[in-house]
Amino acid sequence: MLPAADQLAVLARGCATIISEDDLLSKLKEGRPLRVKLGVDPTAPDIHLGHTVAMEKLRQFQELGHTAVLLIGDFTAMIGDPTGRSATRPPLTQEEVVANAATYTAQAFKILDRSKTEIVRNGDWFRKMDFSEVVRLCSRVTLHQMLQREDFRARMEAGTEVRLHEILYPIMQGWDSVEIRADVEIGGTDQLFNILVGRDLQKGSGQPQQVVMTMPLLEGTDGVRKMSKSYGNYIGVDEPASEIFGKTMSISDELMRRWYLVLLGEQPAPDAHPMDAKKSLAERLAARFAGVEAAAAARADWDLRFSKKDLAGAGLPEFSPPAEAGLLTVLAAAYDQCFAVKKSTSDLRRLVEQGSVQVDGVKLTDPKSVVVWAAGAVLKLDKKSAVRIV
RNA sequence: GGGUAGGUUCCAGAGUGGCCAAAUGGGGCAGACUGUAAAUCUGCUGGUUAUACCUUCGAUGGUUCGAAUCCAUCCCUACCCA
Repeated sequence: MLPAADQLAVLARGCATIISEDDLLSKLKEGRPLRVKLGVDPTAPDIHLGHTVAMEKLRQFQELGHTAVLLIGDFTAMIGDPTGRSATRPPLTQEEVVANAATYTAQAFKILDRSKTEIVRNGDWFRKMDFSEVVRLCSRVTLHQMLQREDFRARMEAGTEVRLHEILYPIMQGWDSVEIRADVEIGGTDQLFNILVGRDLQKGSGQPQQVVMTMPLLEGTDGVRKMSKSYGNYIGVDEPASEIFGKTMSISDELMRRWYLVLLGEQPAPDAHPMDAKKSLAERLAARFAGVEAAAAARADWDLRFSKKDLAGAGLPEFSPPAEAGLLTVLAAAYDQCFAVKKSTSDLRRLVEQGSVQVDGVKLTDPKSVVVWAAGAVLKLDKKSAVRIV
């Protein structure tokens, strides 16, 4: 193992807060593999770029010889971390949680070293707790403590509802740390409160307290809100290289600088054109999750399609339009077959009327027309989607 | 348990009997401009066999030629009191 001070230098990089560096240093000096906890809620089937920030940190720990404990919040997922906006989200069923957990762990190993990862599920202990144990656990925490949490306080003041089980969430997350005997817990900055509860509960259980490491939250593709499935502003690690590349290209220049910092830990080259810097970021992200070759191909394809405006030369899905069918029917089939998207007739009609639909660069604006399709023609559906007629 | 104010389309939020598929803003989509950036301008934004029809304004039932709007019951939320 590297000397503790050297390890600390690596680990501290990119963190938003560490409570405390001294504690971490002395734990590292013990010379044993530390148990480093990262909790994920399998509320959605996919891991996105936002999740990877903390995971990369966890991987650093692994590379330094420590044990990653990936906590699957299969039990807490049925509550959901209270964020205010998702209070009314329908509770996940057991099956959904199991299915999500499976894809989650598979995707997590795109980043983590499987052989150095311990996977645990908090359902293993929470499902066994009887109510008296729950009461005893709750007695160790005060309501005032819980209400210090920013979003609870904000909701109280705004007069929106706070349901009791939401208050349980931080307590449960904290208890996970006791069960795991975590030395360190990593999380986004929004997890600070929850992780601190873990320290309190560990102290009350006579355990050494975990070190808190929070990572900056990654803004989603909209550049405003944090990346989240429910905001639809995310890039999944399981998406094809072309998607990762394309979505990254559509972010603002300002956000690009943030992503450089948070995802790559560096600044874009100061003399680079913003677009070139963005292409470089997009390619590196695509390479990280979809492979180097696929990333290079995605970039080449993107250059053809958008920089050179050569749709015909780009790799497009092939599509055979049904014979004698009206334009809208053809479009619906193209969306369905090539992009697995169901569009309503009204939607398609709008796209046509607004000039989005083009064949070889010529707009088709009459929804009722019946087009004679030439093989090899390029049918553009919207900004991002086009197919080749065969 | 009592009182008060509420529940409207993706979100916020107008609308208190017909001109309501429902103002306005946000978000989203499309077009122009561009670097699939930002900013800006314009249009669209429930569905359909589409100059009309169907479904939607917490739920159910009712009044009416006609209900998001009126009545009844129920469900839910916030605030105040206990």
